Amino acid sequence: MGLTIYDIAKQAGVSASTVSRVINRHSGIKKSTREKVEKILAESNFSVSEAARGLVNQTSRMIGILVSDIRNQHHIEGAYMMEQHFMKKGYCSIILNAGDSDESKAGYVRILASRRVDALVLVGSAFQCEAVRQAIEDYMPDTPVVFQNGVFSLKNVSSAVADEVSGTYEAVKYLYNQGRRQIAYINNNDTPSNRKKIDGYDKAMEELGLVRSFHVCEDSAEGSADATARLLDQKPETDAIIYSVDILAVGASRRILDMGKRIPQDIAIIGTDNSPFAVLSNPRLSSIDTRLQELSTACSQILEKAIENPSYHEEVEVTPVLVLRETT
Amino acid sequence: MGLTIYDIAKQAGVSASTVSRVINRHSGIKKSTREKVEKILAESNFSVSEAARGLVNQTSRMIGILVSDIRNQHHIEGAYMMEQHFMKKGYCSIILNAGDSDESKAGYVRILASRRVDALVLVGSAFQCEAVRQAIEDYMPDTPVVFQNGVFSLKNVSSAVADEVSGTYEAVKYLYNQGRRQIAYINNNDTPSNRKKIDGYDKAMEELGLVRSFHVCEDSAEGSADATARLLDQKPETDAIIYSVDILAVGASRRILDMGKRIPQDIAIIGTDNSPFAVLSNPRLSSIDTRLQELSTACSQILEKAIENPSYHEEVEVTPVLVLRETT
DNA sequence: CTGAAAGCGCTTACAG
DNA sequence: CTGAAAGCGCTTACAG
Repeated sequence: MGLTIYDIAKQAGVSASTVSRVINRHSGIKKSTREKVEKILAESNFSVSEAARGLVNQTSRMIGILVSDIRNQHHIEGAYMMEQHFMKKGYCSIILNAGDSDESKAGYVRILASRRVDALVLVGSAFQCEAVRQAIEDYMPDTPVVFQNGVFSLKNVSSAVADEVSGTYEAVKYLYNQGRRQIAYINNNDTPSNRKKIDGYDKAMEELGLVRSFHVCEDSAEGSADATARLLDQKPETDAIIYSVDILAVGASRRILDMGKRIPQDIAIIGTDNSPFAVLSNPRLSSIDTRLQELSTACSQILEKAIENPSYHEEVEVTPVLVLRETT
Repeated sequence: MGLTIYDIAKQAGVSASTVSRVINRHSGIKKSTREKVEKILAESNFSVSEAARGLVNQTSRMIGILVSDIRNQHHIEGAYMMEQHFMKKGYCSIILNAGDSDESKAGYVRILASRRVDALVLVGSAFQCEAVRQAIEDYMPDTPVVFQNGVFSLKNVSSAVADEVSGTYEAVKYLYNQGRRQIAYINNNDTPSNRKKIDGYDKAMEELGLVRSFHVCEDSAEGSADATARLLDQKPETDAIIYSVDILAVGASRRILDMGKRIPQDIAIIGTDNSPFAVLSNPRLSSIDTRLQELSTACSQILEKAIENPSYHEEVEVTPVLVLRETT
């Protein structure tokens, strides 16, 4: 439209200050003038410029949410909860796909700094790299940030992380107690979060005196199926496989069935994240639930406190839980 | 930080105008002063306020993307492509979850109007309601908007829609040619897009002289499984079912198998959207591909032209394609 | 209860 | 090649 409060003021025969006051619901305005202004505001479909408002108030009422891949169900659920939570408080969320390279991720921090977001959320351990840390230190040293599933030693960044070491550790132990002895692990990407999962696997295997069987696959259901087929060719004695992500387990379990093996009789399968895929998969997938919901809720709460009180800092850790279905 | 170009100017011993010019890479600045300013800019980690800049330039360089449910894989893929495309052009995307009610959706249009987004994208036919149309007319009469899978008769809104009538119509015909005669349709939500799918079903059934078998289910894999079980109890002769969304088909096919029926021998299954679930499902799901990718690409291109030229208008229609897998 | 003025952080004619 | 000034659309002390 291009209407400003001056246009409204002129029409109403008052000053811009008065218009501003009725828009912001200040008290102490004569009822008659308030109503007159409100009427004109409504009739002309006036909408305040948040940019101008933000400039004087020194707040954008926007929060930035950085996600490494927005199409990842697990990440987008996190972003979703944040968005919903902060929209209720009057914040708009700028959700950005930060890409793969460290430089790209750091670049997005700068972009959000330019937008003067009131707070920043990092979703996913992929952000745990020096470039991002540095970008925050340089460009957002005083902006509250909360890191979902990662940690930075900066006073303005809080975190909520899943104890993935324990998640995988317990999964291995469970399989062991079920009598499995040839327990393999298949990993897709090399991220800090995945490294923690592997640590849990290694720790449990060592404690139990079992031989490690660790493998890497391409990041797709197909890639995982291929890697699994290779593994079962080489080590047909394998009687259990844990996957770093559910979707890998889903792709693989179909291939295992096609190879003529039974699940879970011949081979048990466990995924990670307890995503929608786990329930929809056939057979239904047992999975390590990293408790995303709790993680996201914790992030929202931390952020809210941090926006109020800039020196607020908190580190939360949630313990994953093994959800048993038909593949174990 | 709180650094402004005046701080930089003072340090560099130049005026703010000059600092602004080097930031914006204007030509005609003495090399030595440009370098001096650039050095200070870098050393002090200066970042321009996009809000202030936008205020004078009358452009926010933000685009608004409204999605009814961001967790919906189908919708988020669309939002993702937009975001990626426009980020390359220097736009930030405000992706918002617009909720279910018409009022809520219209409210989000107002929110984005206040943010003065340079363009708006509506993802999903759920936005096709009078409240949203009115909000656009009132609050964004001159902002380019593109409606993915919906149409408004407003001169500033373009659209890219899937011809869902034809998609379902062809699916029914295909089943008929395979010898199926008891073809049912199960629908979740009542959206304009779903109504078009049903129209296609009705049209084909009528043309083929078959009896309509239309059913509604709750919007979940479980709900669909329940509805399917009821249907098969009542009409055990059913030999094919089309679902309005893939995930419904996935939930249902597991239940059908559990009931002791064979897929596709006893009963053929077709989903809609050709989502990741279709490929990961076991058995792999045949699905009506609504060609989201093409739709999103079209939206991006339309929007780009519309941002350049405010009077640009375009309506694109893409024809769905049936992807055959193991359930037919 | 209301208005005039200054200022938020920029950009861009206009001079020189 | 560079600077002073005005202005983008608001809000908020400060007066009255």
